[in-house]
Amino acid sequence: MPELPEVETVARGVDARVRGDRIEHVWFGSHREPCKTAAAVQAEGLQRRRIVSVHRSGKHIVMELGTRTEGTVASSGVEQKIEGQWIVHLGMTGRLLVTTPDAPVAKHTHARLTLESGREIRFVDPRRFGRLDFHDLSDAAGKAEIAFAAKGLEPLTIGPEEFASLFRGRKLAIKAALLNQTLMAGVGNIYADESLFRAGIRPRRRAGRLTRAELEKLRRALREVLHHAIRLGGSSVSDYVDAEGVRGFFQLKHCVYQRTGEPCRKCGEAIKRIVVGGRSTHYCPHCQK
DNA sequence: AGGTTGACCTGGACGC
DNA sequence: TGCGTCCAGGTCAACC
Repeated sequence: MPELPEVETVARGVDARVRGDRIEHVWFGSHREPCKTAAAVQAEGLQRRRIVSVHRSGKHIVMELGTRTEGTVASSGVEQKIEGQWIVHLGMTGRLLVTTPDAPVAKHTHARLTLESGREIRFVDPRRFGRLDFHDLSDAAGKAEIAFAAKGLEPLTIGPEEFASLFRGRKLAIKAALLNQTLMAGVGNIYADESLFRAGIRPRRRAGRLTRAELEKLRRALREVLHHAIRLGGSSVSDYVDAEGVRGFFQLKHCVYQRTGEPCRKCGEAIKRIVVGGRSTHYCPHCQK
């Protein structure tokens, strides 16, 4: 599932391949658009824009788009006014790929962006949980929206105080709280389970009942597991691939996620599966208190 | 308002 | 072989 490390990997890969390129032609699939903004409006917004940069915010991929230009590729270092943003959410099975135009078009391809360099950006999403959105930031349009930012805080940079305050007084399970994107943005089912294992905390514990020491252990565990996963290109548990179509390797490092019945890597006890907040949840009954 | 549940969607795994 | 059923989960709407 694309969570923070997978989205980060894709965003970096796309940025490395298309930064400075220009969008020439935009195509959106006709059947049941995965679009927040109408496909026609999005296509119009993207058309002929310079791609200034691509980055991640929470689980969203944000493509910063410059002014419409007809000239040659902008030289690096030139200040570019951001006039729009293309927001891509991969949902569960979404892929954002940079390909050559002759690459076979996969089933469930919902968007194709032809670039000046000849490359193509493609959005493929079999399960259609992904979302595409365009934010118009140009004043000229008279309807400029504020720049996109994920609602929750970033787990990689959040400090001890902020982290603790997110859960204070909350009665829901800590696992469910970690998945709440309005508190922190980017954590999904895999890294919630993995960070709770590394912190030695049971997923059903009430968030507000964790001690300050436990919360700090969890904050560090989460940060470490996310960094580790990014280094390995994310987890390919279903069909996740990066911008080049390459699988990640962090699934080989999972301690609990989808290891129901298998021995715990620390103590050997069988990993249990329960349901918390409607999500399948994996933990070690011996190592997690 | 905080918290919980189910719908959305399709492919793959599994049972008979 | 083939059909039916269940499961995966990010997010949102609806409900308590």
